[in-house]
Amino acid sequence: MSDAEKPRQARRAPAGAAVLQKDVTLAIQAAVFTELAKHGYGRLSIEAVARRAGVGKTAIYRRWSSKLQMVLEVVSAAAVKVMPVPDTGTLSGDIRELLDAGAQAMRHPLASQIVPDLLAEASRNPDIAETLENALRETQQGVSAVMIKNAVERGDLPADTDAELAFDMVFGPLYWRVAVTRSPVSNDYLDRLAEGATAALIGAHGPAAHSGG
Amino acid sequence: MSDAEKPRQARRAPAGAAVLQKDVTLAIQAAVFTELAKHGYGRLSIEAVARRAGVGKTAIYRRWSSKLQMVLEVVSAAAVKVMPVPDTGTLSGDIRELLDAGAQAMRHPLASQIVPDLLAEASRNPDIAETLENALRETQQGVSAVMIKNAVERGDLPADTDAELAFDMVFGPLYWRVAVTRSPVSNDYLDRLAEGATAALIGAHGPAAHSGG
DNA sequence: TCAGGACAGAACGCAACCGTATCGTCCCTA
DNA sequence: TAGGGACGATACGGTTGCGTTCTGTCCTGA
Repeated sequence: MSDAEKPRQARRAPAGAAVLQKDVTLAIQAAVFTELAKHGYGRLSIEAVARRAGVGKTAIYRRWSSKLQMVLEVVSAAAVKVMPVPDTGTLSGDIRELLDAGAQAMRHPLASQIVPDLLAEASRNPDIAETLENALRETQQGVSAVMIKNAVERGDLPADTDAELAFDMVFGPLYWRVAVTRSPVSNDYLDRLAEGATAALIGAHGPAAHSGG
Repeated sequence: MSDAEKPRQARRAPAGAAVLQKDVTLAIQAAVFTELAKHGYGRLSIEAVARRAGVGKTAIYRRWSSKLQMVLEVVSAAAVKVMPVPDTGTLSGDIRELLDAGAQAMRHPLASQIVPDLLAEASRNPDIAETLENALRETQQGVSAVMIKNAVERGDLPADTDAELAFDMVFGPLYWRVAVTRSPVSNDYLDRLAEGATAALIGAHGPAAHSGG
């Protein structure tokens, strides 16, 4: 006997209303994250999301017109968790706090699976690329700029310090370790990384440097 | 008129033999790369590879039993391009050369799309993870270990320098820039990055007093 | 109160792929 | 030189997902 032959009325439980229901939206959002982590954007299917969320496909199409739009909106909404600007009084302290916050974010299994996946997808999809770019800019790039500015005002760094390079040298190794080598990120490692990054920022303006180019 | 309506016999051109033909294999390998770059591993289909390579699906199934095995083998074969150990006589020179080689590799559009995609997939697929891990170890990790050893022997670095951290601090920012922020990687940027990484390695061991005195 | 509309569920036709099988051709090795 | 087998092509049934449409239920705002 197939599913289609079962009595129909018996299986229906809840119902709807004349307004989009928040709990349905929440269930869909959660399902999107889980499915993204489990299968990636490429293999994400509306049907699987609906199945996991326990909703009908219509509930999804009523909210978003496509898989892309759905993912972009759900991801954007989640990305607005603003990162606080560290202010420990020293450059190395600030960097250490920034690294800690970054490591904590990347330790989330959802994030550590979904973010690399979407980044890979971004190379084929300009909309995804733009969304991620904005998320990155809004959350972290400004933070490190402020951090550099504070350090400059304290006299810890020269005024022409390259904030962009600083940003790369703080988050690059961390992301590399989490996403590429998949090695564990211990507090001790973060200590050493912070130390190295601090030295890099200070030392990059050594003897031959200062081209400013 | 669609292709499917053309007379069937007229389109057959080549034929086969009693041995796997190298040019067919090469065509398939190239198609795998192109399809991987275009659609990612998740959306890679055997049929599309066969179509692009201009071969029948049988030619593929005769060589590999599954999409996973096919991709792993093709990618592994391509990853054996060994990176020469830089030996410029100075640590910063070696780092600069390593960065240059890395940047050149990542500038290839195929690589810069396929590698992040497979890395994302690796978080769901242990076989892919292992393959990439091996490729990374064989090509670059040993290189940077030798580089550090040379620097230690020259007296440029203390004997207890953390090679792992060094590795992360050299390639991390580069990969971050290419794969995450998608910013251009100029020679000038590589110069500054090499400078910073060098300072990080030297300065990570003790108070960052260097450069000036 | 009451009607509009969101709801879950089911089914639709269509398309893409899966992995396998079969065909006739023709190359390559023994 | 003989024949085994790789070759491209095609077809197969099965699966999955697409986006749409319909149904009957029942919530909710006006």
